Amino acid sequence: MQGQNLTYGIANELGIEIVTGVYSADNPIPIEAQLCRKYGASRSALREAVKMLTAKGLLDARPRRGTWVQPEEKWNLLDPDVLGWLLERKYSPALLIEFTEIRLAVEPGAATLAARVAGPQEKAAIRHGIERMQAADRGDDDPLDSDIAFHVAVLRASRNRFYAQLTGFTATALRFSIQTTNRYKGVQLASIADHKKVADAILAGRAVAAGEAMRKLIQEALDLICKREALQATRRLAGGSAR
Amino acid sequence: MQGQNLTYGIANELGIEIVTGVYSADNPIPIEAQLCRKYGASRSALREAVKMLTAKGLLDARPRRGTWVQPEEKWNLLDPDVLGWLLERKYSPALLIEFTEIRLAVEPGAATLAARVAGPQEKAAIRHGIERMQAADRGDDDPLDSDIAFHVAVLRASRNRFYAQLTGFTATALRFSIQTTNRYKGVQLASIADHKKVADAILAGRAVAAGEAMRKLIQEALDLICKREALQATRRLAGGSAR
DNA sequence: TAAGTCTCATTTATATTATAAAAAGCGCCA
DNA sequence: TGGCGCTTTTTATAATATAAATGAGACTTA
Repeated sequence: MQGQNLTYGIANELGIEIVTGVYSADNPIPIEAQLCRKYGASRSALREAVKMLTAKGLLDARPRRGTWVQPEEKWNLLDPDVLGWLLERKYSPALLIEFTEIRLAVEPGAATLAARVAGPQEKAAIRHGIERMQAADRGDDDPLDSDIAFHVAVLRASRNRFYAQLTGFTATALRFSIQTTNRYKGVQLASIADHKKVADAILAGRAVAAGEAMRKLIQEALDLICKREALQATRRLAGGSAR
Repeated sequence: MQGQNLTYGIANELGIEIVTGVYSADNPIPIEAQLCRKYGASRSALREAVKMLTAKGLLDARPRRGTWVQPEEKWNLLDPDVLGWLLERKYSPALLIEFTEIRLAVEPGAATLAARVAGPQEKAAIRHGIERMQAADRGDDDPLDSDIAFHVAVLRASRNRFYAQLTGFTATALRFSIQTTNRYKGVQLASIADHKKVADAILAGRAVAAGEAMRKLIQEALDLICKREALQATRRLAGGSAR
């Protein structure tokens, strides 16, 4: 949902404003006419943007009652656009922990399946992901992109459409997660070894081992985040500089 | 996305046609003017419907090139609307297996978390789900609804927004799953006992046990589906009446 | 002949205006 | 006081005009 044209641009801006909490019960969405003025757009373009956000669970429009932001539990958080908007402007350690928690369940499941059903092409993609991570370690590839490529390859290799669907979600989450936790400083080597254990298990068809290796990998990431947060809390208490 | 008004009705119809494979590379979506005629709608209403489907990953429209169905891997399968459309018209054992597979990873994860963090209200909802299942067994409640209520309560009790987001998905999937596998014929009692084990573990705060109990529960459902499918395959081979 | 450029036609994108439908709020009346 | 019906506001739909994008084919030129 890039700003390739006016409608998409409005959807983007409005989407960000909504998920960052600009509108609520006491500060509702302006009526169509005002929104048109605000974005300098016609009703057609604006209404189409609003309909896109409605489809993603962010808005609800009814005649005479106006257009309202839906309660947060109706937002389609698994939609990469929605998740992206949320992450782009609103840093939240809680959110980071929450999606690492769900990755802790999902990715081992995908790895287990992948070990059972992955074909030659899918296995090649996983192997290639590991190679890219190794290349990144030598400075020949991007560490973030290669990491994401590996996790996406595993999800795809599960040959399950719902896991495959989570690639967009995972890629967005991972990009944000890694950027904010900002690893790649010495942890890299150990991390590659852990990733390689997962890959080896999948390639060898050892389903249980693959799941377990993936679980450990993500559990480590979760522990790291929690430790960091605790640390920052301590610093805040001590009056130190924490973000 | 009910047919509350014209635009939503068009989105529904078109959505079903798309996911059931009416349109493809060799049979592309008609141009706007033709679609308007087909649905007896104005361009405004039609375009708004198309934009909703675009937001859900089903369509992509560009000037001069027309509007095309996106490749299936871009469909937002975790969106309850999209999943519902897929299930409503297109029975698919493969799909049933696939979403039971992902439930096998997700729901134990949610149960584990729930055991750690569920508050009084969330615990009450889980207890109530069990009570409803028991009531259904006596004929005093709906077996399908009570089953769904229990699983939804566990997801919510995880206090994780991404798990909570999957309630819509799970409810849709479960409704379809149970209807087609059509249990509730003697299996019921054993099923309630298994559900109660999950609930007890969560209520007692035994996280690992809760996850494991949930895993067993869903693994049983998965085995049942696979056995059924194998059975039907056998019948088909034997020339018997399948489905 | 071949490669590049230009023009034109087609289709979606946006704008504008008018009318319909829904529903909240108010006032009238019994 | 309570219910009924008008009025007004806001979204829903319609109809039409213009803009922008782009694919295809013609045209130009080396």
